[in-house]
Amino acid sequence: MPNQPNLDQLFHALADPTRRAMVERLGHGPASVGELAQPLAMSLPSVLQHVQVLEAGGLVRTEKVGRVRTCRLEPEALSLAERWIHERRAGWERRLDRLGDFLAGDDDLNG
Amino acid sequence: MPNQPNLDQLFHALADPTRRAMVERLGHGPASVGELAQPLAMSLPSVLQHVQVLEAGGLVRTEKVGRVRTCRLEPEALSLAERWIHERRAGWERRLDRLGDFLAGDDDLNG
DNA sequence: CGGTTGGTTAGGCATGTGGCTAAGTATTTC
DNA sequence: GAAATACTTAGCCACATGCCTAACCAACCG
Repeated sequence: MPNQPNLDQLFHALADPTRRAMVERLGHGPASVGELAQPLAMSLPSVLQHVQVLEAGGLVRTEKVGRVRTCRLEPEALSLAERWIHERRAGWERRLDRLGDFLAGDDDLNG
Repeated sequence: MPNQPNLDQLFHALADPTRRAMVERLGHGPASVGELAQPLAMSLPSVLQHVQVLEAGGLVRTEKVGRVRTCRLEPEALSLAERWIHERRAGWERRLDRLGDFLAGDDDLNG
């Protein structure tokens, strides 16, 4: 267990296009920090910073072997975020359904 | 490519516990700014700021009638976020499936 | 009209974020 | 062991965030 991701850090990690691009990239397979940096027109330290934010959000797990740090996606975090959003949306829709019933004049709801 | 210009603001809006609490609150029905403020132990201007962040992220729509501003949830935004996450997670799982096939020594994949 | 209510604007402050360069560390590789 | 590689750390800077208070509208209420 590397990181118990909290929603603050998780959503914060996703709130940046560079980091979302990294997530997409890692969706196709693990990559080193340097590989992540290549398409990014950004210095290596900045890339590393982003990786660390992703790690703090639990989205990415990294492992250093030799001098190369390999990053891979941690899908549980994505799943957690998805679940949070889905639950809120589901609750909203349930409410709308009841409202719809009410507006339809469904008097049977009383009995 | 699937870089909707407002995913930044959307996820940023969700990356704060106060704002997520507001989203949950609004999931139970519309509320005025003051009503949103009540459980929050925070000054009204700060609350308003959060509301504006939610609005910028498309999560909330507000309407001012008389002197009271009513806020309500905009579920399309939640849906957008959910979709983005789901697509990435689906892609990842597809990859893992293929990897599983490969590791199972399924040579037929070549032919 | 005058006061109260509900929100808004303005401005200030501490901290966080995202970027950089320069210099350091730890592995290969020669 | 020197040089190249792949990060990593440290330090700096500009701007954004999240909070506050004080002052300012704009409805309502009487």
